[in-house]
Amino acid sequence: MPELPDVEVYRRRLAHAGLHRPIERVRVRDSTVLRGFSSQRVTRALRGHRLVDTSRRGKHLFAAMSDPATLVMHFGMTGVLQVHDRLHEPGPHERMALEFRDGGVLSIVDQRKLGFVTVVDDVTAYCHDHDLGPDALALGLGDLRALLRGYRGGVKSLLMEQSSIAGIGNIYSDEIVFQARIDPRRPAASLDDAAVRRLHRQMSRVLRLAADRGADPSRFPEGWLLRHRQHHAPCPRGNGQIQKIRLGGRGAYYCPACQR
DNA sequence: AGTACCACCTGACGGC
DNA sequence: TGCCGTCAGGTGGTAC
Repeated sequence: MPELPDVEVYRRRLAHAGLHRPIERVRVRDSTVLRGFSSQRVTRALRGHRLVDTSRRGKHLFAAMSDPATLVMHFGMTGVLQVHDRLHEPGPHERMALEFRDGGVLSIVDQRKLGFVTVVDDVTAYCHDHDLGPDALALGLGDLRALLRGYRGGVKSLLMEQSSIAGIGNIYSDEIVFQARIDPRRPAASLDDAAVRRLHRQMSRVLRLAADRGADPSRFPEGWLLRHRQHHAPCPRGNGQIQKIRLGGRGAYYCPACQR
């Protein structure tokens, strides 16, 4: 699940229900999510403090603490952030949880364990060290134009390049180029100005709309590719058949009739 | 610089 | 029913 819209949904959930609640206990149920950080260090940074502010950059979620530290969360392929008002029994894939003094629980569930949690002092330095580009929703038309011009690979590949644009993954890159009617393999530098504008408009529109609908595909418009992401499915625009191809080792879906 | 492949993990699915 | 290969919305390292 977790591309930009999903992580934005988690951020809003955290901002709405997880702030200013004193943390009484930290449950680390699978320390591999800490990627080498010790449970002691993370527990020390969190216990007795509160989360006071949220932010997001691409697929990374940050929660500033009431001391100088910041909690960093990444959700990999299957991570989910849940906030419960009352004590909640951990499910089988819960990796870590914060128990609030008021009895509520913030729980991180991640079946495949490709996500991680860490604590940092300096978010800006963290983003720099991890080569994280600007958030996709903060990218202006001129920024996107410059990135496209300077990139020698395909459009979809650039959209997924986290060091250039943070937040877009396999699913939403397919959706964005579908809505912009651009072939995913088309060389980025070959887009004319009209195509660059379509791509920029659809990038913002798709990501914002998806987040506003809770990143729940069943609530997405019928005309979205997301709802027809199957080899040989009819194109929701009625022009052709969806094709599945292999791009960078991953499945990419597109409509050869609409996307050029 | 861009791409291809592997690794990290778990689970679901189709074919035999 | 069981076994096997493949695939799944992420990222990092390596080797062209």
